[in-house]
Amino acid sequence: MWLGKEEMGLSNLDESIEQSSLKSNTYTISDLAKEYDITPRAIRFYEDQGLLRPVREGRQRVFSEGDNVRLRLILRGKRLGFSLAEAKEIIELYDMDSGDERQLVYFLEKIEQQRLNLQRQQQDIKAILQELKRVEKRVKRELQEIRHK
Amino acid sequence: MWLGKEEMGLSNLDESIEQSSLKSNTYTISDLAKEYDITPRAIRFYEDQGLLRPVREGRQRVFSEGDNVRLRLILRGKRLGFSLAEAKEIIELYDMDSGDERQLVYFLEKIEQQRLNLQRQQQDIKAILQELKRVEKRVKRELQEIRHK
DNA sequence: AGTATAGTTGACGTTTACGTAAACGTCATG
DNA sequence: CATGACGTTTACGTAAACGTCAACTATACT
Repeated sequence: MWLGKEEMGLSNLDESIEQSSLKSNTYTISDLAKEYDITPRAIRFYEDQGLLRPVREGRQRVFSEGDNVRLRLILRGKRLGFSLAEAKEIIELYDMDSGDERQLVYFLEKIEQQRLNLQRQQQDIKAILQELKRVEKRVKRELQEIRHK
Repeated sequence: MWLGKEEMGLSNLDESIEQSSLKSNTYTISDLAKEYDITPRAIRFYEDQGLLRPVREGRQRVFSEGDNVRLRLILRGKRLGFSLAEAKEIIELYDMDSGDERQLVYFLEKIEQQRLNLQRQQQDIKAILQELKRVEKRVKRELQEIRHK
């Protein structure tokens, strides 16, 4: 069954109603595409790769709030240079289902690894920011000299 | 002319001498490859893309200390998910030659842009680290429950 | 002289992350 | 009812960043 405009009424009004309606929020593919400024194609690709698991209503994808969160994680990861496979690793931590003890310990190890990776990234950022500072000083000095004449 | 082993003498000894010999340090392609654990092919590719400018001694590449620094910048950038083109932007800031006022102002703008990008990355990292913390708590709680029984 | 060791230049292959086009289904509106 | 807006699958195309030969060259070792 379609979530057509008939059921939605005046879209603007209803959007706010939907947003505030508890948590059972659902999204169409273009909802998410617009929200994060990516193409539907990308979203379908993420599903192909097992990063999103929208429910089907007929053939159409219906995305849950969980999918929304996962997508946000994916895009954060991408901005940090993660591959989709790496983003998947984090997502799988995010929505793992509590397994046995071995599983849980394994998860803790994974988490620690991720933490270390991210901390190295923080160091890299700090290093580059310092480089930028140095360059900035140089540039400003040269500007002063030029303007002083 | 080759910097063969004849001129280098006992390599171990000479390495330390070279390292401390002021600043006119030079590197072969495999020196750098080993130092940063990448392949010569990658280094040649970076040169192709205009990120490195080794001098030629005959046909062989001779890398300067500046090239070393640039390479370090490239790899930091890569770890942060920068494309080579983006890394190049930063490198060009790093070794720009003081131009006219317009140029300098332009550089300052570039620097500010880079700073903003890096700050967004810092936010992304913070967000993911918090996610990891939450997941970690969950996992530890579940572990407690299992072990409590 | 012969072999080993580094280095060189093509040139084609590969992976990742989508873009793009074709061909089609479904509603709801004029 | 046909037209548009939005959705679908299938399949081929592409840019980036190297990997992987191949074929060659220059020095060094025995």
